[in-house]
Amino acid sequence: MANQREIADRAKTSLKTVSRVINQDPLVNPQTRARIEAIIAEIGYEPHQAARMMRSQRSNIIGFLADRVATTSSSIELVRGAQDAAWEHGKQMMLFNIERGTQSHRNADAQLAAFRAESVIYAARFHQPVTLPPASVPHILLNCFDPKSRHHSVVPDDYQLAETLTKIVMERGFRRPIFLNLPETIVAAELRAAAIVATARKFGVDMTGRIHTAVFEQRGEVRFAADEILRPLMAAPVGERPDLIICGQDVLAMNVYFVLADLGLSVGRDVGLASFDNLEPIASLLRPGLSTMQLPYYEMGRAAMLMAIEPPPGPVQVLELPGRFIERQSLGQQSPLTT
Amino acid sequence: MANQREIADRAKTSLKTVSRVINQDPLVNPQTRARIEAIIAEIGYEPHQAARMMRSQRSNIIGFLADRVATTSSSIELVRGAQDAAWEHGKQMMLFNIERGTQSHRNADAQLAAFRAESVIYAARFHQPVTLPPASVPHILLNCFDPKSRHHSVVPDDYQLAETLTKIVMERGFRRPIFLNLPETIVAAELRAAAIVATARKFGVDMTGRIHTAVFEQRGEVRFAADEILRPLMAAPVGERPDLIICGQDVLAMNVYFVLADLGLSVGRDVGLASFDNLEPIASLLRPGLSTMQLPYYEMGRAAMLMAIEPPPGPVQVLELPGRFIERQSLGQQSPLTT
DNA sequence: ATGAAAGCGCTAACAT
DNA sequence: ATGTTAGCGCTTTCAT
Repeated sequence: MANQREIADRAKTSLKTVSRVINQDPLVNPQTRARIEAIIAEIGYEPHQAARMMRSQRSNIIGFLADRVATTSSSIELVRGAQDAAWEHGKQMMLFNIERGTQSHRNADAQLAAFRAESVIYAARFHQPVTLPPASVPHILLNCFDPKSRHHSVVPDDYQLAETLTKIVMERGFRRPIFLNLPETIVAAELRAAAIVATARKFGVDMTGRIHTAVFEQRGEVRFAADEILRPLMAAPVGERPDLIICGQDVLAMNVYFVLADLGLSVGRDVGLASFDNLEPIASLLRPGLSTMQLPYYEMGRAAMLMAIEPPPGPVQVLELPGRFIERQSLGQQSPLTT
Repeated sequence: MANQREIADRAKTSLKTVSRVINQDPLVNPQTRARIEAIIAEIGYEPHQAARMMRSQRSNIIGFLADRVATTSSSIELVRGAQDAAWEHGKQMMLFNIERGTQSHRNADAQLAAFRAESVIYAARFHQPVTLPPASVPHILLNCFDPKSRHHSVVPDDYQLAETLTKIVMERGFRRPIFLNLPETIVAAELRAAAIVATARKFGVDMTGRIHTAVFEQRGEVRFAADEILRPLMAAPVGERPDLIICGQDVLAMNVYFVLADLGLSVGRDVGLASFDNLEPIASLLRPGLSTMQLPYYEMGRAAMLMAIEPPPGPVQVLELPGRFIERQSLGQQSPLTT
């Protein structure tokens, strides 16, 4: 590919004037500028990033370490949000799919160091505490946070998510909900449980004893306990058994659809169902479609990139972004199910 | 970060000797080498990629354009395979999530040009023909191919996939299968239909009239027709109705589980079900689990990266890789369902 | 086995 | 408004 020297020769001008045109320096004669721009367009010149990086001593590169993020379709929005924000600010984002602590992580770190990345975003799959190895470059934690507050972070506002959902179902008249929660090691689990308890209480509903951990992780394997939990509970008489099941994530909700079918119960008619994630294609493929709280992943990605480009001064920040309710049919169509 | 000059000064040697150590040139005195390596480890030096690129006039960068690939969890394996192969060969992979023809595509192309990428892999979501805009750098098509044979490509061997599956179900005694196919615009659809017809015929089964297009795309929206197709067919007497439903993709199969439940039929007992993709978490969350043909995405990603690093000489190649059968319970546990 | 010098393409700093 | 010079960190080339 051509270089600025060649463009300068063709335009009968100096190297520096070409550089000025390319870098949008206003101090250039409009005619000269037009001549140079025409040549650039003609030969399809692109400035050489490596040369820029060397001379200017700035890489303009932000790393993005996606810790298996892409294996869940909704959290890929984290990547999209960050990428869009990077381009809007003239930054180059270098994206890696890694697994924390493995060779893929070390390789990505080495490559980012070799390119002199100015900062790095680390994105996790679940809202959780994460301790990164010490690094020479600023790190922003995305969908996770540092327990020792050494890095800024961007997370979903899980309290707000659960509060919003609880308010909606309470207003629709559900009075005997149960909550099938994520493992307690995931921060989202306690935040949501607290929000559900507090919000339900305002409607005169006591959630004590109605919250069950239904997802377990053993040796990297995920196990759902929906079957054991629901079977006895749903055997109670219609007026006493749960009228609503709130699931900690959409894949658990999918499991619950099958468990309920086994019990001869119909989602949306015999019992309401709601969840967290809006994980496609599952959420809209289930019948009836799953009403769920969508996590604000795109906005979180954008926010993290802005923090990476210009880290806020002062104390370490934890930015919490709100999610929104996605309505499908799993809460029932018309009046509340409860009598 | 430090540079080779500083290392040379500290080691009381010349710049060039440091460079030799870093680039594994054998012509260095072992003691000098040890001294220099100790210093490198101590200060955590990483060679400056930009400087290397400039001087050597080689970027060592391969671009990877993932066209919404990450939005399906299984095809992220394409990325993993390519990334692993790149690192094994000392190449840097630059990964982008794009949508073909949009601003995201142009931005990624510009960034790759600015970094002087040596070749580019373009990965599509479905095995299909794709025409890329002309480019100055070699392109490898992944999970798609150029109808005018201008680029090498790597695709799944959809004929083999369908042949393998058909053989398995025939050997288990299924004799009245139907095939719910993908849209005819997707190449996989005709390859699989042809393989199913030819393989079933060897077992004395005529598939004429038993293949239905069940997935339609209108204005970017996907619509399944499983309900309209299955309702009349499954109403036939037990000995005449289909004993097996083969689905063109796992999400369609998921839809079929719900349609069958509506019809009062039980997967694995009343009718067998098999599919293509092995899309997690869907395939293993369905009850009973979905038996499906896994597409060879990881190997395809590796193969594409090898082609990108060293394009095969001679005519344009289309590399077809085989998939394998993943058994769960949707074909039934014991004897064939057919009597 | 080691070193000196040149230069990749660009922009910062300093003229004119 | 335009041009000249120097140098970013590295590897290539050519000496020793």
